[in-house]
Amino acid sequence: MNAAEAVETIQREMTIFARRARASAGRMHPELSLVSYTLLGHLEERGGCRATDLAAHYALDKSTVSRQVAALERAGLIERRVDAEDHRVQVLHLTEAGRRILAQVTESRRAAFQARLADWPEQDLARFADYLVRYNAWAPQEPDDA
Amino acid sequence: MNAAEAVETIQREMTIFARRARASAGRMHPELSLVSYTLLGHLEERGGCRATDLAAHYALDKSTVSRQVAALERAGLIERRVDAEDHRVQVLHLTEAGRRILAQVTESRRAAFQARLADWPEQDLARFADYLVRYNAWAPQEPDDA
DNA sequence: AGTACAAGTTGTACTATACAACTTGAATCC
DNA sequence: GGATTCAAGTTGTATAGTACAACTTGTACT
Repeated sequence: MNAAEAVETIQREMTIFARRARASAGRMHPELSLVSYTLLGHLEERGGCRATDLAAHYALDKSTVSRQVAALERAGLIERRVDAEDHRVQVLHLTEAGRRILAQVTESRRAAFQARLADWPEQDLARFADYLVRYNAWAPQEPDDA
Repeated sequence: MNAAEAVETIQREMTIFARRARASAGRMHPELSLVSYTLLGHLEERGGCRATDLAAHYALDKSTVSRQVAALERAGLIERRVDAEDHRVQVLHLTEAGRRILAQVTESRRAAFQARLADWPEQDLARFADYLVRYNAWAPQEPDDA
């Protein structure tokens, strides 16, 4: 396989994956869409942040985030605390339920990936992980995947 | 990096990619969504096929395919020919315009991937391509990406 | 002929998304 | 210190992609 062929294969396979991923994620975890999952995960990592930060970080419109956040709050997975310094700002925090659901979906996703990759040699796993990191790290200023 | 860490990294990076891909594809190629592109590509490869085949192959509902096909026909990119043998069946074919647009988007996508992977050593490209194929080939009967 | 199945279409609904207009609060600038 | 400008969020509106269910039409099998 020469370089041009490899690039073509990467392109094709990434496209296949991209096309499938969201729908599949929804089917696997009806309780938490891929977006919600990502946002919750971010909140967990950071221990709370603003809606605007989420929008910026994930290249989403603030209205989109606003609605996602509203849904997550309605579901009782996060709560908003108005910032004492700046009353425009709402700092978002996971609730206990949010933390629980997040952990549960994380675990179920982990298990699915684990199963899928179970019989890969460790060296291949390490290389694949490394390639993906390198691939995604490209040009963060202009995301143009797929 | 041990196996568990590698699996976790793969999971995280695939998720990031999945979340970004569609929107980015849309922004890059407003004239052809990722789905349309995929369907057109399939038609090109096979030299025409039925809507049902597309649905089965891409795990889409037949109604979804029906509307996609309708849109592509409206845009003049494909045409339907009722099968002489079985009048229920419509065999879909690319039109000249469809072939042109497809080639154009393919080229622009190819260039984007090319640029992104330009400074990867050939061996890494080959391995990455191989890993992706292996990853996507898993359990075609139950797609559960991301 | 009659029943069962297959291909496609259409009605309906939902999710994710963006853009634009708006509200509310903070900060800056004469 | 009031007026202007900017930032955070919300809401209205629109679009794409998707699924499921109900339906139509055509084929095949008994």
